[in-house]
Amino acid sequence: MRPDDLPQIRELNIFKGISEESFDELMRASFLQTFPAQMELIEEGEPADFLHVVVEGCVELFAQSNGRESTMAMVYPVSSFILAAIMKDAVYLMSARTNKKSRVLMIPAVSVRHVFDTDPAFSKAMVIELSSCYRGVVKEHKNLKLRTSVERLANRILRYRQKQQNDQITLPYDKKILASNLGMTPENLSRAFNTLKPYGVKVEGNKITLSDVEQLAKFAKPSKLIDDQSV
Amino acid sequence: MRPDDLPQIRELNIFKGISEESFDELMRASFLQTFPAQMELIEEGEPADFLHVVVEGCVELFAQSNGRESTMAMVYPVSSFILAAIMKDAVYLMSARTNKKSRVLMIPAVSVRHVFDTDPAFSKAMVIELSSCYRGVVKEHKNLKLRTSVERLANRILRYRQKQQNDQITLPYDKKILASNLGMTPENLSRAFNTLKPYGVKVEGNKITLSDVEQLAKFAKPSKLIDDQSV
DNA sequence: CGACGATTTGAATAGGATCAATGGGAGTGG
DNA sequence: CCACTCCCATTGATCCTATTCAAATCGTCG
Repeated sequence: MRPDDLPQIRELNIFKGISEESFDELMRASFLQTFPAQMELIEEGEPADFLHVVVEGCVELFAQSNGRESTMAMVYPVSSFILAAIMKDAVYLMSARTNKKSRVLMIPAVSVRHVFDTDPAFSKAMVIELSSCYRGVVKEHKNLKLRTSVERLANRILRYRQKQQNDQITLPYDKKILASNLGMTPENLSRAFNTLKPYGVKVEGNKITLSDVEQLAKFAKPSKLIDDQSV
Repeated sequence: MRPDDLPQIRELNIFKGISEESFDELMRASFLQTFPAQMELIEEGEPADFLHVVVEGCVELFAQSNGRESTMAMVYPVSSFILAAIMKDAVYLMSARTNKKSRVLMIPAVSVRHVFDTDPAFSKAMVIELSSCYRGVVKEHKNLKLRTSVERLANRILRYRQKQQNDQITLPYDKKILASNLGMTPENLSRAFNTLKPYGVKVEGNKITLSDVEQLAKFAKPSKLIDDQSV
C-alpha cells in the first residue's frame, strides 16, 4: 500500500467514523492494486481471503455451473464485493473479473473480521454495505422472476437514463455482458432492442437515443421496489 | 410477550452470547404471536417496523409486480426475515404470509438497531444471519440463471431427500408454491415431474418416491455452490 | 351433497435458445 | 498503411422450452 493512496481510501464510506487504530490495522496488510481489463480476481469455490473494494473501474461478478456462465452483477466504485463470504469465513459463491482497467483495494479477511469485532463504527458500516448488497440481489431476483426479457431491458434502459441524466445513453459495457446480466442471449438482446423501437429506442453501437421516454416508461412499468438503487 | 416463552427465545442462535441487558431491551417491546395459515404478515413497500423471526411453522416470502406474483423463499424456524430492511431503515422488498399456522417473534426495528449498536455479540449474530440470507439469495439467483426448470426441480428433490434423510419424500408445501418458488407454472411443474420419471421419480400427491437416486443425481448435477445450505 | 381450489393433461401459442451466416470494428503484425 | 484475424453484433431460420387456455379429475371443507 503506497502512503499516497491512504487519504483517498480513508474517505471511503465504509471507513467513515472508524478509529485511526482500526484503519491502520485494516490497511497494514492491504493492497491497492491496479489490474488490466479481463483479469480474473476471484474464482468461485475458493476460500474468501480478501475483501475486495472497487475503487476505480468496473468489476464483473459471474457464476458458472455445468458449462454455462452468467453475469450476476457489475460492481462500480465504491463498493465492496463478496463481503458475506468474508464474514462467514466461507468460499466465494461468485467469480470476479475486471471489465476494464480497475483499481481494487484488497483487505485481508482476518483483519476485516477482527476490526468488525472491535470497532462498532466499522461493524455498522459493514452491515449497511451488506444490507445494500442483499437488497440488490433480491431486486435482481424479482426482476428476473416477475418480468419478461424485453421488460427487463426497457427498465434497464430507464435506469441508465436516470443515472446518466440524459436521453442520449451510453451503454457502460458490451452488449454480450448486458445480455447475460439481463438473463438472455446476445441474439435475444438484439431482438429485444428491435422490439423497443416503437417506443422510441434507437440503437447505434453502444449509443442509445430515447425519443419517447413516456411511452417507454408506460411499457416498462418501472417499480421502486425493483429498479430504484436508493430504496 | 408471555414470560413462559422467554427461556425458549433466549436459546435462539441470534441471541446466543448477548448480554441480559440487551436481551431484556429486545424483548421489552416484542411480541411472540401465533398466526393462522395464510395470514399476511408483511406487505412489500411498507416501512420495516419489526424484525420477524419464525419460531415455529413456515412463512412464505413473495413479491408482486405488474399483476404477477412469485414466491421468493420459504422461511423455516429458526430464521429471521427482512433483516436488511431493518438495518437500513428502509421499506420491505418482499411480502410475507404464513404458509401454515406459525409462531413469529416480532422485535421492534428501533430496538434491533439500538442493540446492534451497543452489543457486539448481537451485531455479530446479525451479520452472520444477514450473510447467510445474502448467500441464500445468490444461490437462488444462480439456480434460476444457470439451470433449466427440470434441472431446478431435480436438484430440489435431491435437497429434500438430503434434509429428510429418506428416499420417500414429503413435499413440505403445495405444488403451486413449489412451482412458483422454482420459477415455473404449476402446469409446467407437473410436466417436469413426468420428465423425471425415467430417473426414478414417482409422484403420488405430496409424496415422492425415488428409486434411482444415482441416475437422478447424474441428471441434476448438483453443485455445492448452489445447493448446499451449509456453504 | 355441492362448491371450491389444487392438480393434471391436452392443445395451441409465445418466448427464448440455438445454429448458421454475415457484416463491422478493433487490434495485430507485416 | 494495409491485410488479416478475431470477436462482437445482427439477422434469418429453426427448434425447444415454457406459458396460456381449456377441460377433466380429485380431494377437502363447509
